[in-house]
Amino acid sequence: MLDIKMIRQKPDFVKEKLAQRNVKPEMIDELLSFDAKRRDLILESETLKAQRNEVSDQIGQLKRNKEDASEAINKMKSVSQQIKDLDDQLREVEEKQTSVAAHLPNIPATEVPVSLTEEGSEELRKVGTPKEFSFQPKEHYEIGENLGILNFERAAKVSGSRFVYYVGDGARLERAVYNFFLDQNNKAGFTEMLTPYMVNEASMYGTGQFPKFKETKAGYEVDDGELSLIPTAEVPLVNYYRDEVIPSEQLPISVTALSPAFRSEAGSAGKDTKGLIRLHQFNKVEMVKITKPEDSWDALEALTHHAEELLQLLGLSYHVITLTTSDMSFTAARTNDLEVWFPAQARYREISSCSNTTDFQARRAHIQYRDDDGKLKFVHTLNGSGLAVGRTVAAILENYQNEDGSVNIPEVLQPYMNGQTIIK
RNA sequence: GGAGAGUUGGCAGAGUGGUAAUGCACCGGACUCGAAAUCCGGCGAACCGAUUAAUAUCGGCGCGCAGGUUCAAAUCCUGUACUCUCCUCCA
Repeated sequence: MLDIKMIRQKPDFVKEKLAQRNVKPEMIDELLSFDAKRRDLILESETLKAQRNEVSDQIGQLKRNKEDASEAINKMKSVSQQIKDLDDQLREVEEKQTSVAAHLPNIPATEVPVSLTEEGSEELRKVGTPKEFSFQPKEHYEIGENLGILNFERAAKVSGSRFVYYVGDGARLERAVYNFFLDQNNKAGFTEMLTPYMVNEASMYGTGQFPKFKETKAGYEVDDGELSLIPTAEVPLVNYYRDEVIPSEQLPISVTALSPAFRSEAGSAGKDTKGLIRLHQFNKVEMVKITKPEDSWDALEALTHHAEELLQLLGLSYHVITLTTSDMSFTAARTNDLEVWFPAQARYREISSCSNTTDFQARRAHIQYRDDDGKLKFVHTLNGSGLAVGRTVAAILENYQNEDGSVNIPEVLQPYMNGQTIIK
């Protein structure tokens, strides 16, 4: 949520910045006109309320003295009716204003590449060199199916498309990967959590999924819409602190959690229909940081570098890009994506997304801290995958495949596989 | 799923229709070389609005949340969330 006072003060700035994210400037004008109307109504209503409070006090006095108060009471009847009418109007305007405001994305940070499409992202660095093969490398799902460690057909029978069974060494490899990630995150100072996988509407709103997520049916709802399956552990991790004032000495907070992520993938029909890349349910180790405003940009750097380290330890080559203004998620002010090399497709694919949402989520979720002057301020929240587990498994299968169809296990994962060095 | 009880300020805790007691904590002052204790005074989150360069002042709101009744609601009515206890069920 953007600060309405800031929008009021700098409407042109907001229009310009949000235009970079495909938001029509008329939306800001509309918002401001609701805001002006709302404040007019508040002023009118509150003037009458002050009057009512005063007269009610007098009525109380008269009643206590056993005197007649019917004149004042009658007068107040019409005033109360006016207040009720004004408050009805006010509620209506407020709803409209909130509805517009809830659809405005975060203001992109200044150094974010401006583009109305995903084209134009900036490559920050390239690490490692794409692996050369002396044979034609296979796609990860082909390797997995051949080895009998991934089964998409059975998953389609049991659930539908975009689901998978990991079998035997496949399941063990997945488990090795996320245990490795969690251990590394612990080492880096993240507190491990296990969270609810179903969350209420307020939580989905707090982290900025709702209302858009609901409107585009991007997720899954259960219990008649009371609860949503989490699309990422970012939701329960950030909302853990919702409606709270965090003691400033506890900042920065770093938490991490493994969870399944549930996504309907509405609108991505035909994309990545095979394999582990795009599923309705996948495992992800998520990292969340909560910082004071002045620390969040350094924290984004650190978060990105930590995610990179995971790939480096796994011996996977990747590059880091900064997403364009319109390619970022709704809540982000800046997003660094890590894309890992997939040899069969000979291209980089997203495996982690690290974002600074500044105070955007904190405003929605009311997460504050008290600064040195004792004033309440909104924290900054950051999130990053560390990492997407399924895609990591896919990357390992492709990058560590041998010509005979077997797959070497990356050295750092071998301890997690009882010393096993190869899947064949 | 069923029955009951509860939810008031940072904490404890009164308040059954007249506009949130009191205590602790906190802030300021007095006393003191200083502190503690004591005394005096203040302070009730957050939020919203008006005036303001700002500090600030005034007003609204505010008793889990949302509605309703009333001139007036912490108090009455309806719905709902959460916590606790019991029953049922379950891992």
